[in-house]
Amino acid sequence: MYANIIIDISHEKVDRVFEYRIPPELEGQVDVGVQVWIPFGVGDHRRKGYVVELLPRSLWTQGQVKDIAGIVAGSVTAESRLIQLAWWMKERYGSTMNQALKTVLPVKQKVRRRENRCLVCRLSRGELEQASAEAARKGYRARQRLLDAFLENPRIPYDIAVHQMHLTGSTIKPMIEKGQLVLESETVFRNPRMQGERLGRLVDLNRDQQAILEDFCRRYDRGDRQTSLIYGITGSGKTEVYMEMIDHVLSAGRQVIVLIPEIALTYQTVLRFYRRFGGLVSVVNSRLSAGERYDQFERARTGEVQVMIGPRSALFTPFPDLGLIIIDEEHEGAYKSELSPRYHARETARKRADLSGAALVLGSATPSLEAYSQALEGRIRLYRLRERASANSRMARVQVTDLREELRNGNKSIFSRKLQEAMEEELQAGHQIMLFLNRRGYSNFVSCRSCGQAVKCPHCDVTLTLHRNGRLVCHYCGYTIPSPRKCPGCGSPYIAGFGTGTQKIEDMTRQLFPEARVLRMDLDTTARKGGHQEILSAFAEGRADILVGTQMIVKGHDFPNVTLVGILAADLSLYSSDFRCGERTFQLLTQAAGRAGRGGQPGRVIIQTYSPEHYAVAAAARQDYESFYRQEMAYRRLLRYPPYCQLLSVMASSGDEKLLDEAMEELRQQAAGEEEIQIIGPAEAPVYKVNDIYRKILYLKHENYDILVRIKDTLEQCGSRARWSGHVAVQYDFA
DNA sequence: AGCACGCCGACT
DNA sequence: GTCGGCGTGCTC
Repeated sequence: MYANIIIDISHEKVDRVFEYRIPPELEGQVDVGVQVWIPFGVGDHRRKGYVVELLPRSLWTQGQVKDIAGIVAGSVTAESRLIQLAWWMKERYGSTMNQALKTVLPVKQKVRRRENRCLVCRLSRGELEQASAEAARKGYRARQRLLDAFLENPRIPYDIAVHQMHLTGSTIKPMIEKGQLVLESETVFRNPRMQGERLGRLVDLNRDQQAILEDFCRRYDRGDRQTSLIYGITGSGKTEVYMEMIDHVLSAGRQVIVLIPEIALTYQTVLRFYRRFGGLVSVVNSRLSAGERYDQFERARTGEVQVMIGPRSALFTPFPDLGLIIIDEEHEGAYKSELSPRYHARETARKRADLSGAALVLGSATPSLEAYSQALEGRIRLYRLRERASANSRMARVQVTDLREELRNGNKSIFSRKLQEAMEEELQAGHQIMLFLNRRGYSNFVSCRSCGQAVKCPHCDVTLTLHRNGRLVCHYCGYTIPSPRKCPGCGSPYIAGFGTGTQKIEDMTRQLFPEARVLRMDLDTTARKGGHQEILSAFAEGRADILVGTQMIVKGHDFPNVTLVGILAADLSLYSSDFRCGERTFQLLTQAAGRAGRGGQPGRVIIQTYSPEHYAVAAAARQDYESFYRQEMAYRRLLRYPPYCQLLSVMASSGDEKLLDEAMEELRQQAAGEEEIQIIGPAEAPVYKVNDIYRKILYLKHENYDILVRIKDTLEQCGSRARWSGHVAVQYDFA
């Protein structure tokens, strides 16, 4: 037997594995994740390494491969478990081991940043000048560079010396030996940790919350590690339950990971955790640099931090004794990675929990069909929270208005009569309003009234969106031009914007209610760092009456003074080509509706739609998850979609349409050879051309996940041998 | 990271 | 010719 091993050196070379032979006396003891001693490099230096993969035969010619020297005693570290997890991800999602390792151990790449190493000059000014002159005379250019730099500043960070001044160890080391300089190093953490006292329980739990907590703790102490799902309506106080669960696990001496969708990771939420657990809590987000994130993970490894909160990548926090993983808003699409390995945090968390003997808790007001169906089957323990936690807050009243009828009655505005009236009333009463539209920009597209052509992006298969600054923007590739005055097709001057985006809503609102203070929140207004927080706190502090925005305004924010939520076009997400569009629409509408009436006053929600009869819209209006669940499951069963069937999407992309067609046909035929497989396509991707690259999709369905994985391997092999290999990129994604 | 190798200018 | 600094590439 042989093994692929990564070297545990503090350098960015983890992306390479080295093959070693497993000597007979170690056979059976070596497995993925085990830490071993290996001879490395010319001097056969003894180093620690992690076994990453077992191989039945050597991929190298005999004589090149060395033997593993031994097993590191007591070596079940956080890393070993993460490497085992990477192995599982590679198998489950079909990525390379390298990609999986980089996802799971991203920190290793920047390890050298851990130490702040500094070169300190030991020579006086006179000696320096003398040495520099001598180096110049002898033509020691590298040495001279360094000496001259010392004239300016006696301390030079090692990083700068190596990367900007292009010096290497072979210049620096002899100078240290001669006593001309010393290398100082100190370990520094970049962002100081939040200091704070850990407080006790902040609020008392109600009876339902208490019951869930007690059952969870009892099961936890028994060693029962079945997944739990907390299905609690918006505002029912799931977070309080999480905190007590965390407290229970912490007192058992184990650590906790809390996953939150990035968009919902607001200052409010984080502050609540800080108040409860003080400095034991750390937060990661995608804005942190790789080095900063490494620092956070290092604190977790040493036990300084015991609760990690963050988006899906926080799942790989190297806690030594992980006891609990919580996934809040479990249904969120953001838990699925878009990069290879295209893992789902829910499934990967279950595996990570299994490897560490930890519990997994999911929470949602609108559980994913995957989670809820498992709960009904009894494979997941189901907990319900049916009431809002604070006594004076009730669920909002939801009304649906039919935009087709409005049109028939001669109302061409974006606001239905009912919504307008409601807005007037609430503004009079001094309450706040949220208006939600899932499309940014001003107008959806600009088209010509003479020839009917819409202005399209020259690189992508989409129409350009008109923004208020008078420019047309492609939301796929960022291409932008000034809005033309004449139709590019026929030259007619009669061109105008159609459709509505958040910018236009903002303008229309201002026109209709000139005295109201309006704020807008979407990708364009929050691009700046901190823009997000600025807008939210302005609205929270009552410095605006109306907040207009895309879906980022509906996630997890608590504005007690909001009594009216207007959903301007519920249909926007309803008719996309994704089989989950019904589920997404229902979730979005429910979340948005949950924003109203969180304080004392009763809230109301007005949903505007062209399809009031659609079951996702109707169920959301009734706030009836169960009914939505039944109808959506029936639809999934009928069309053989997950969770009834497993789905593999194969997307090929190329700048050359002919080669793309050829590749797709070959892949389809290859897949068709398998028994009982259902193939859909090939069809053009929803947006066929992006950035001048054409994209086509093939869907493969099978009840058995393992068979799909096998087919994926076959297709991959077929792809690497094909004529179009290298010209057509193929991506595999398990839905 | 740490080491060897090969290139190139300086000095005997 | 030889010596030694310096940059590059490799480590199973």
